[in-house]
Amino acid sequence: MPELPEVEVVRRGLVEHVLGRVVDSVEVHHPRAVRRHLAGPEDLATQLLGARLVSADRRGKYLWLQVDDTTRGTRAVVVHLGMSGQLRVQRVGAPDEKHLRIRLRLRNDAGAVTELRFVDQRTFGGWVVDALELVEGSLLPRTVSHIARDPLDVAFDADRVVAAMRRKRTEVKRALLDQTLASGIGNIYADEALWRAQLHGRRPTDKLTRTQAHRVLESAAAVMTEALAAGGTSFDALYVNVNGDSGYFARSLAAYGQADRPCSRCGDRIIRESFMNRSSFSCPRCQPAPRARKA
DNA sequence: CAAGGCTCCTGATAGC
DNA sequence: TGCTATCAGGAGCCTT
Repeated sequence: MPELPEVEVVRRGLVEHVLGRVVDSVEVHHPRAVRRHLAGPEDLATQLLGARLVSADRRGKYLWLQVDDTTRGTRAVVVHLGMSGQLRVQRVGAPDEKHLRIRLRLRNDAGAVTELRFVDQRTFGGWVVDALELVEGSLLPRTVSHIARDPLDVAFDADRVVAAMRRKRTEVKRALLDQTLASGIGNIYADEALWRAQLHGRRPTDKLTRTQAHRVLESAAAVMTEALAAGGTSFDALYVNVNGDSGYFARSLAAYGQADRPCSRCGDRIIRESFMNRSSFSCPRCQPAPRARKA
């Protein structure tokens, strides 16, 4: 499941392998991959053809390539990997992947052509071409304008996020997953952050102390920074890699997916609980559940 | 308006 | 063996 660190690894790969190239062709192989581009696949293709990829940016789990051409101005192609999306840089003629959804042919100034492919088994991901607009000092595609800064953003304002979190009447895990509060955190890093901060995900946010709220956000930033350090070192040149399995740092997870294994802090047994139609993992001793649950 | 639930999708795996 | 049920989950959209 690509969360912030995995998406950042992809962004860095794009900087290295595709920036500066010009779009030669666009093929959309599955309509769901462009369902958020309301003007349709042909329009998406038209908007990209002939344009040069000039930068690769990210906020939370969203990533975008800014495209520029002298006659039509500046836009961005926004990519969300969803659950299973991958971006791959491939040579022309490499066999199509089973779940190939979009193919771009990209030409550099020397005339060499490579392909950028979007491969996405579960089709939760997708592309949109969007205008850019200024939101609180950042140039963002319209699709991303409602997404909050992520904890690794230099302008992330922890005090403000803590205040907003404590004003809400919700549970802390829900708040961590709310991309309009702080972005980039998904189910895996939410559980890891809660484990580090020694908080149960069902704790009500309006009852957290400022210190507790700060601690869980700092923990999220720390665990994502560590994951990025581990994942960012091992991607293949042919592969603007991400596979959502977080393979290279999965072994360092303390809570997520660790049901029945001992907590590395206290030795108690990690438990799995159902939450929002998915799973939460926590240590029952380090992260005691709140006793009363009020609506 | 805020909060919470539903739904999209495919493949792996468990269970009978 | 082969079928069906369950699970994985990001985020837009709908309901309350």
